[in-house]
Amino acid sequence: MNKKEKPLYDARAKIFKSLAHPTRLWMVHQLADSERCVCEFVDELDVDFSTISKHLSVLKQAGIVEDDKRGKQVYYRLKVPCILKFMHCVEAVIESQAKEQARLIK
Amino acid sequence: MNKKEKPLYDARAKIFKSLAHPTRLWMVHQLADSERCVCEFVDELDVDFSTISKHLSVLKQAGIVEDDKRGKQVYYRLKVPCILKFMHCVEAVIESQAKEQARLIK
DNA sequence: TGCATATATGGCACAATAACCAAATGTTGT
DNA sequence: ACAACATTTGGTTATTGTGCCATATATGCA
Repeated sequence: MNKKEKPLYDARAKIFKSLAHPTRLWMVHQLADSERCVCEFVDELDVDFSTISKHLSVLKQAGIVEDDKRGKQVYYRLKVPCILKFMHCVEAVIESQAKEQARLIK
Repeated sequence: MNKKEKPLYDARAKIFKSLAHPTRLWMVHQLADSERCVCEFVDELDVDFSTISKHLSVLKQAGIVEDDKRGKQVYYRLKVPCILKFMHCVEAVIESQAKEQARLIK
């Protein structure tokens, strides 16, 4: 990796990092259908609301979601829906792994 | 997120985690063309070979790459090429971010 | 067998992340 | 202006990730 490439791979890694947490992935999944306010996540997740806010902030910083405030509430939505397509690939990886595990046990 | 969903999102997150490092992303990129032996990565990256070996191990554990030993050398290759398609989406995110930055500066 | 090469693994120091609590900010309704 | 609510931010601690060094393991060759 040369010096020119480094910032590019750093930027890419930042995006993967932002998705590298089960709670954030779940949030992205929820946002696939429609926008959600923070309060909905607070209801549906069993973690402190400050934690939820920080997770959303990570996704926002990475450019995955965008937000806007309407009244007292802040709504988040997916900014880049192509993320969702990748989930199929992720499933493929998981299945391929599962099969391999099964094969090793036999 | 209910209890049934949790393991699924953990598994997905593991895959994103494995890709959430510039060096590992670069490796995946190199493997897009063809398999590589560890020694090639050692030549091209400016980190200790033990570090490289560990990065590859993370990718292997996640099911992204597979390896086989031929003589003294261990060759790694992409197990799930669909990973590469996602990179386009990642680029889109980065570009959208860049544009936004530009807009904010104006 | 002994030696050089290629890779993996264990251990330690340091950096980054995550979760909670507490406090700050912004908004609506009284 | 004040109280109630929604969200963000700062601080602290626990956990995890990273990188280096030293060491172990495996292979090929003299």
